[in-house]
Amino acid sequence: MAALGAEAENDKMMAALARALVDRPRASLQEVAAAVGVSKATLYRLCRTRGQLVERLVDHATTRITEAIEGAHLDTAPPLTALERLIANHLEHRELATFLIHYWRPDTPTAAGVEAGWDAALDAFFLRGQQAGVFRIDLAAPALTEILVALLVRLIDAEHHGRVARAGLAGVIERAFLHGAGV
Amino acid sequence: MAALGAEAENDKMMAALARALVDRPRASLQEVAAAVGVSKATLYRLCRTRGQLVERLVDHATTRITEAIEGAHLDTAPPLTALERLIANHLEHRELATFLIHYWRPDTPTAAGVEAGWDAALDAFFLRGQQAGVFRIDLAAPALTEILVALLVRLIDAEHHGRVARAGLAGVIERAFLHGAGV
DNA sequence: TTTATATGATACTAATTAGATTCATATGAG
DNA sequence: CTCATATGAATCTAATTAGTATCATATAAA
Repeated sequence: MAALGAEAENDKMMAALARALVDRPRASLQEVAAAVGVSKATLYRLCRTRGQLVERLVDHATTRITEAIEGAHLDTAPPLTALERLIANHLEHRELATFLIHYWRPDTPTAAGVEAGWDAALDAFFLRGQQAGVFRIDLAAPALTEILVALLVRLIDAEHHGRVARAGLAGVIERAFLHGAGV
Repeated sequence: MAALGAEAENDKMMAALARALVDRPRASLQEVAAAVGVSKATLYRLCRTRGQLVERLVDHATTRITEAIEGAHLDTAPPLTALERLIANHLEHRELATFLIHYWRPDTPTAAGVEAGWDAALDAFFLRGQQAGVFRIDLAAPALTEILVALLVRLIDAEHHGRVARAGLAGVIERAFLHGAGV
């Protein structure tokens, strides 16, 4: 019927689970299963415990977001092109990106290393853009990261709740990030 | 000793509870109590059930945020002045603002009415600012609200985790909102 | 058709948590 | 000091939830 590849199907399930756990963090596993349209038993077969479920989602999201960052070529592409790709790539994995914001804990050395890698890539990118005269210099690079993440996460949520249209979402984020709301 | 007024002390407790419930939504009541430095029994005396606790926090946050919006004089003050006050007033109640973002459910007629009031006030404000030539017109008023909320919530969180300095937070938010990150 | 695989429904036990109570102690007002 | 009030510690039960297993059924491939 659906004829999705097994991997694509798994990605869909992961995205649905990520969304369910973000939307209602206190939902029971029974409710989580229902939210993604599957029985509690099937969810159990996928992951035996809630901890394993979260861990698996974090792992999955980590690799996807890492790919999203790498695919933006932050270190080589023209800054505005890289920014555009960065936004688009994250929107493509919006559920996972949002999930990471809520469940990420850099408590293991591995996780801390991954986070350091992301931060370094983004810091270097914004610094490069500042030196190229594309980004303003009176906001530190980490602050620029926070601003971009803020817009991504909140506007994804707004789209999810019907407060902004899905079409044009990337454009709104890009314009808001680059030019703000002032004239 | 501390000599805080009873109301100020209550506000501190409310803020701490709000933060605890946002930081770890799945914490048990025992853990929540510990996080705010009180025993489970005392928390129980304050609110007998988790539902009542959330309800009370939502109520408290609702009145404070309503005051914050009213105190900004969105309908009369010069737009940039009103914006500045709006940001400052929300930062003053950052824990409650963040709490509302996570726990707000406009499921009762009363709540829906409150939300409609907020939306109307902000929409009218941004519209007025657009007509006054202060805000850009190629982003709809609701999108401007989302952008401002995005920056508030995320940068409050960033400050809480030490990623941006508390001093100057309001300025970063205001600049990011008005002018964005581009030159 | 036959068979392997996946899923749902259901039931059950153990663990956790919520909700409620009691008692001891501390602290501050009179 | 004495009393009222607030808090903490500990305990208990009822409810919820997690984790596990079993069986029936559906689906798709051989």
